[in-house]
Amino acid sequence: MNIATWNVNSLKVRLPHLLEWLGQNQPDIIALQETKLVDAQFPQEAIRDAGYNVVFSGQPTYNGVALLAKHTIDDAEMAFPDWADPQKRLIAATIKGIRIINVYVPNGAAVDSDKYQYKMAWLDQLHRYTAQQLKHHPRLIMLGDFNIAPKDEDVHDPAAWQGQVLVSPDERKHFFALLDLGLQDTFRLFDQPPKIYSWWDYRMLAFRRNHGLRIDHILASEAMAATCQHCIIDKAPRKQERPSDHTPVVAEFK
DNA sequence: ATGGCCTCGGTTCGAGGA
Repeated sequence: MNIATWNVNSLKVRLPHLLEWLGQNQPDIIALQETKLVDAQFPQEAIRDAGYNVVFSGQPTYNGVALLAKHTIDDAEMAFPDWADPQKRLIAATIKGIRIINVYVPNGAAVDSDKYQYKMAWLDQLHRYTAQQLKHHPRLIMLGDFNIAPKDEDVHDPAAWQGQVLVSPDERKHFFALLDLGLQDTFRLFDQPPKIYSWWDYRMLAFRRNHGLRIDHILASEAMAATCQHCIIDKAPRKQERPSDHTPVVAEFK
């Protein structure tokens, strides 16, 4: 079973890219972030025609998440159950007995900003929610755009980025607190080449120079990690015309 | 990384992303 995540940075613009990638890769499940569509404009038919069931939670202009699966999607939750968040950044559902939690963690703007405080509060809620979900769902996958590069090896130039948003110690503490609940970073379960990233700035020829960060992740509970066969980051879509600035991450499970 | 782009909404510029 292949499970993928991709921040598409506007599903309206990237629908052709998505359909092409689904056709070529046929993941069983894919989590999307930054759909940037209100629900009335979500391209349900095109996705169903591609062979996927879908649930989504969108808003005007910003954010928006969706879960696509070849199998039935049950017990969908469109937000944290007990914390009112005006931004659509979380969608969870059960697919083939696996609890799938798709997250679009806030960017945080800059470490001294209100948006950073919101990111910290959001990560607190995510920790709480994850602890509760793990009690009921030993088979659990949490994936998406975490907007956190966990370690310096996930950053093209750690010295230049030191202390900045996406790599700051407090953000990393939140990331490892999720792992401490019993989740594993599937990408790091395996030997990987150095300098593998999932996002590159549109500016400064960052992709060509491989000036990237690894901020999109697939985390697996112990029971799921034990069946994980590999985890790869697929750079191919980033080379296309009009690409998303993120690229898909895929993990295979037995 | 001095900055450099892309998307959206709504009118050709500001907000937000990362």
